[in-house]
Amino acid sequence: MKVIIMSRQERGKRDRVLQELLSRTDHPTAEELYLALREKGEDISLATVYRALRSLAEEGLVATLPLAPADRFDPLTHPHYHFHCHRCNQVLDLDLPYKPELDQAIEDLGFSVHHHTLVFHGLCPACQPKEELWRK
Amino acid sequence: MKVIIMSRQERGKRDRVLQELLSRTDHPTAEELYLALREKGEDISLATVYRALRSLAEEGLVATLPLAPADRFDPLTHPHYHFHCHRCNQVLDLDLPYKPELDQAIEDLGFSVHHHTLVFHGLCPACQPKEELWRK
DNA sequence: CTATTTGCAAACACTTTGCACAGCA
DNA sequence: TGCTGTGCAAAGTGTTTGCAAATAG
Repeated sequence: MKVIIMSRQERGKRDRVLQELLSRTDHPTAEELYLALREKGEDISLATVYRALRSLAEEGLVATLPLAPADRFDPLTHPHYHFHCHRCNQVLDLDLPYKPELDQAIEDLGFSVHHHTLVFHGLCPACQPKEELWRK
Repeated sequence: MKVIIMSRQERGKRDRVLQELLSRTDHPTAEELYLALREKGEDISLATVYRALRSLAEEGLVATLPLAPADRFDPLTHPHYHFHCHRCNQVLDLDLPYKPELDQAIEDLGFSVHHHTLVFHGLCPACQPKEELWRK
C-alpha cells in the first residue's frame, strides 16, 4: 500500500490548474493550460480545466479576459491594464497604475462602478519591425 | 413589369443591417439585429446579418464590442467609452471624453497604439435600486 | 454573361453539461 | 454510505462557410 502525503496545493485538479496559471505571465486560454498540464504529465481533461477556471474566477482568484476567439486567464487579481497586439495576438500586462479617478467620473454620472477594464490595441515592440517588413 | 427606383440605402441587405444599427443606441447583437429586421418584414437570414456586420466592421463603418456571450455592435465609430451593467446586461455609451494621453503613456513604453477600449463594469442607475431590493 | 449577394444547412470553435463512476469522509 | 470531483461524450451557443440559386451590372 502506497501512501502519499499531499501538500495543500496538490489536492484536486483545480489547484493544479491554478498552480499552472500562476507560473506564467502570458494569459493562456483554457486549452493552452490544458495542453501545458498534459505536457507535464498531468492526467486531466479539458472539461475539468474549464470547470476549474470558472470556479476560480467566481471566487476572484483569477481574472477572465474576454477576448475573441477564446477567453484568456490572468493570475493577477489586482487591477491592471493590458495590451493586445493584433499581430502576434499576445496579451501583455502593462506597467501603468490603475486610475480610480476614472471610476469616480462615472460614479458622478449616477452609476455604481465595480471596476473598469482598459485594453490598448496595436503592435507590441517586437511586432513593429515585422509589420514594416510585411508592408514592403 | 414593375419598376422600382431604389434609393441608395435600399441596395443590398448589408445596407439594411447598417440602417437598422444606425437607428438604435443599444448596441445590439447580431441576432438582435436579425430579429428586429424580421420584425419589420425584412426577408433576411442570420448568416447575411453576420456577413454584413463583419464587412461593415472591416471597413470601419461600425465598431465591434467583443463581449460575452455575444459580440455587440456600435454605429458610433468615433472613439468613446462604455458602461456594462452586470445586472441588466445592457451596454451604454458614456459621455466621457476620449483620453489620447493614455495612448501616449503606452507609446512611451515602446508600443504602437492604435486605440484603446475602456469599459466600466457595475450597476447602471436603473438597476441600483433593484439590486438593493434583491439583497434583502 | 460574369461577378456578387443571398439563404440554407452544415461545419466550426469554444464552452457547458449529463451521467456514470472513482475516491474520499 | 453519501458527497465531491472527474472523464467522456453529447449538447449548447455564437459564428463562419460551402454551395447552389437569385440578383446585379
